[in-house]
Amino acid sequence: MARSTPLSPAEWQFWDTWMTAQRLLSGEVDRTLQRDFGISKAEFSVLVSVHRASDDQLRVTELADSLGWEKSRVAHQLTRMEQRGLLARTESGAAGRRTGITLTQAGRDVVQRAIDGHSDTIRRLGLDPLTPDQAAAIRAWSQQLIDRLDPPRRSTPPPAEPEPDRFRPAGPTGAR
Amino acid sequence: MARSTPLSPAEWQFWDTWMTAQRLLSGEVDRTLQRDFGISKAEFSVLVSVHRASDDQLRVTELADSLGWEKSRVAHQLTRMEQRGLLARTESGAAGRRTGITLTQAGRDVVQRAIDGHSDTIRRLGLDPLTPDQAAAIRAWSQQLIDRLDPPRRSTPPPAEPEPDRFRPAGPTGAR
DNA sequence: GACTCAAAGTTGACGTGACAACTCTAGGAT
DNA sequence: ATCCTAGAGTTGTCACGTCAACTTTGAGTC
Repeated sequence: MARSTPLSPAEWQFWDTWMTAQRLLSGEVDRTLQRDFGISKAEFSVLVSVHRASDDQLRVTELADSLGWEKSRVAHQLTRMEQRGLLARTESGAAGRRTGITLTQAGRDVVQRAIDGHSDTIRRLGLDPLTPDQAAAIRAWSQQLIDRLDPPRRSTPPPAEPEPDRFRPAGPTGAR
Repeated sequence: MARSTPLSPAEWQFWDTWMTAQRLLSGEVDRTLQRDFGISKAEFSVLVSVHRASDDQLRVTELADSLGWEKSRVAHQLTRMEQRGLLARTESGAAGRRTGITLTQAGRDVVQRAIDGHSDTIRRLGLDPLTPDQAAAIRAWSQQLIDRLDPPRRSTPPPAEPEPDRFRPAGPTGAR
């Protein structure tokens, strides 16, 4: 906390370009999701997580862990989504707690459609313009950041499939 | 809007890793700024922009443009920062409008200290672990995203200097 | 059985961000 | 001079996210 060397123009340029790109990409993805399916990215994330755990018994803490969110954030989000009719909290434990989370029919409908649309958006905006080399470099760096900033957590959570093969964009990559 | 091919595990893996890394890095940068200097990233951005335009006559629209924010977001932010004593809105036009923005002494103090600390944080967390290849990949991708998503705007806004040289990530790091 | 305690979940307060509606002013056009 | 329109700035409303305080439940422990 005492080095105090301001960023060089090249460094600043890099940081600013990257942050701007992030902001634009994230905003565009959000806007597309909202326009096409009427849901926010946060709502989409919750819907997908609950949709995957299809035994209708997802607990708040599990949801929070899988999303990397805090409990309270999940609780607030669930309250809003319950009011919007996308999901319901179902009592399941003996005496009342341990509230399970279930999608309503509306929630199921929208998540089904949104998964495909969102995939297209991600590919179109984020993935298509990448060369394999660029993808490999970015993936390596991302993994480094995750390892450094969040060592306890999972390194690479499988999406939906049982992880049939290691991703293979360019050359062998080290396992976790 | 009708291709509907869900992301392959490899694609999803890439996207999720990238987004998680972004989230963790952004959160860590925010937290450091808050802990060390008591300001949010949004407040820091505003302070830096006003600090740079040191002729004390920055207008809201100029600020919004340079930050890539909406007018209303700037207005809300200025209101909060004014209440916190970081800056003041000074009437400058003839009849009352055209409110200029000036840093208070407190604002000047904090931004001076925060710029150095924030630079160190960015370098430590984001820049240091980058290899030249990774930096090149990210820069290229970011630039492509900006060109695609926001063609009208500036491609590479100069930070403060009159752009002494083109940035040069691989090889010797230029500049002072 | 009564006490204690930690985990699960909720709630409230507050800062943040997006969007739309509003006011005020300046500059024309007639 | 009057209208009218575009731009600047503000405000309200709502969704989002964090922090801290709170309640309830399920186990231990004596």
